[in-house]
Parts: sequence; structure tokens; C-alpha cells
Amino acid sequence: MKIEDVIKSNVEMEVSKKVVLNIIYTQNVINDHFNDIFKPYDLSGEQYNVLRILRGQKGCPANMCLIQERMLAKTSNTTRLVDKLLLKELVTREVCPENRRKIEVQITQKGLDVLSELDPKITKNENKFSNNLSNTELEQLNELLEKFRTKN
Amino acid sequence: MKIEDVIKSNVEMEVSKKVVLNIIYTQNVINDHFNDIFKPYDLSGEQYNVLRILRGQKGCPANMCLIQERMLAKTSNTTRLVDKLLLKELVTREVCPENRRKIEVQITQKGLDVLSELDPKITKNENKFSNNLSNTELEQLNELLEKFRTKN
DNA sequence: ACGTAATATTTGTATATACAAATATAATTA
DNA sequence: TAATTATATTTGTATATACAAATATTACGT
Repeated sequence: MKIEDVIKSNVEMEVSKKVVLNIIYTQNVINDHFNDIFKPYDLSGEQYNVLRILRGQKGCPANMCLIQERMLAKTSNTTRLVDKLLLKELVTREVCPENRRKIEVQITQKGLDVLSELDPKITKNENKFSNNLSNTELEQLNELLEKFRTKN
Repeated sequence: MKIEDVIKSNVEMEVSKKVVLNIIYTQNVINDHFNDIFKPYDLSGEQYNVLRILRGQKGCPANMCLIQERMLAKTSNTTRLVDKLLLKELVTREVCPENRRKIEVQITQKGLDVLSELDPKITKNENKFSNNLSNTELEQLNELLEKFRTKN
């Protein structure tokens, strides 16, 4: 479905405007699908994102700054996301002894188990979208998006 | 900047995963820029979106359903967005006399004036991103995104 | 060492999102 | 026409986002 049909626009639009709307809308569609996956686990997308980052640390604890800078949404409130994960016992959280300003966050076994369960569902969903495109087109799409963001 | 560098990933990623992250992140970047534009006007992106839809009606009042289905974020709470716009006197809101279930929302002159002021700033921002790509590439990006969304 | 600046995190507040439930009105049908 | 169903919107609730301000700790300059 063309983006003009999505927003039911009847006027001609600049291609630059179309691209912007198209990216925003596509992200919304992706997001809706991922939320459906996370919902039974009582996880939000950003909570999942934090878990994913912590797993990537491979046992090495992550502080709030590190988590923040690896998140896609740079304005996320890491403190409160970690709070929620802590309540669900998916992470641990301790003051760093070397630098008491820092907080060491680690994923628990329970957290790792949840991620393992989610992994195939996430991959399946990514593929459901990506199967519409050839490998060359996927690479192309990545390049175009990266170029689009240049110096912004 | 490549998406792997954005999230500081050190492991190899499937191109399908990369594309998904790339779309989400690009939308976040776009959003941050638009928020900077809206902020001095005390408008959120979705509030702006409602105003834009109402202007597109060219004097014809829009009901809540119509607004909802034209929004990019299909789960937006139109009632509360319109509430906020009403407080700022950017829209009017009346019960439809033909069908008292419906609400007729219209943009005010003040609302139109705000949009007129925003128009060049929005266009400038869209172009700042789009100037990184040729016209062919922009068209290509639109096509790839639309294809990516197929049957989702 | 003391005051100031820098860094890391938390808290507060207003708004937005996601979704279910409630309410109100209109249309349908038995 | 009364009951049921469908449509349109609002409200409630929990969480997330955006951003400023507050707090705590460490590092730096004199």
C-alpha cells in the first residue's frame, strides 16, 4: 500500500515528504507487530531492548550510560526501564564499588530464558517483513536509510 | 553512520534484523528533529498531524473516526489530542446534528496560521534529510519501504 | 584541602501511547 | 416497538516519552 493511500491524501506530495511519512509509518507498523510479540511476556519494546543490550554484554555488567547510548530511542529513561525489569526479576542492579556514581546492571538467568524464548519469534517477524525483498534490495534499503540520515 | 555503529554492536547481524533496526532508528532521528520544530509552538508531533489532517479537509468538518484513520500512528487517542488542541483554540468541536454520536472537528484561523508558520520549517527539515539522496534514490526508498510492508 | 566543574543517575511533571472498558446514539430485527 | 447489534466516542489505567531539575559522587584547579 502506497503511503498516500495510508493517510488517504488526495493532494500531490513532494517525494521528500513522502519518504519521511513512509519511514514514520513503516516504523509504526513494525512496532505494532513487535508489541504483539512482547505483550504475552509483559514487556515493552524498550524493555526488550534493554535486555538485549545486557545479553550482549556477555556477563560484563552494564551501567546506565552504556545502556542509554546503545538504545535506539536516545531519550529513553533507562532508570525506569531497569526498575520495571528489576520488579520482574529479569535483571539485577548494584552500585559500582569502583565508582559509586555508577550502577551495574546485569541480566539474570530468568531474563536470558525470556530472551531465548523470544528470539525465534523476533526473527520470524523480521523475516516476515524482509521476505518481501531480495537480499540486494535489503542491502539497498539499509544503504539508503543510512545515507538519508547523513549529518543528522 | 551504519546502524551497527549506532547501537555499538560487535556481533554480525542478519540483514533482515539490520533493516528493522535501521527503520526504527531512522524514525527516531526524524522524530527528534520534528519535535525541535514543534516545541516552540507547544505542539506534539501527533497534535500537528491532527491539524494537518483538518486543514486537508478544506472547511469540511472531520469526525474522530476520519482523523483516526488518517493518522500515521493508528493507536493515537484522538479524543485527547483534540482536547489539547481545543485548549489552545486551534480547533473547534461540536456534536454533529445529523448523527449525535459523531463529533465535528474543524481547524480555526489560529490553527491555520500556526500551520502556515510551520510549513516552511517542516519542508526545510524534510529537505535537509532528502538532499542526501538523488530523486531516483528517494523514489527507490519509497518503493522499498512499501514493498517491505507488504501484507503487514 | 577546598571550591568548582564534570559525570552518573534519579526524580518530577506533563504529555503520549496502548489497550480495555464504559457510555451514548443510531440502525436493525424479531 | 422493544430488544439487540453496530457505530462513535470517551474514559480509565498502566506504561512510556520528553525534558528539566535535583542529587550524589568524583575529578580538577588553585
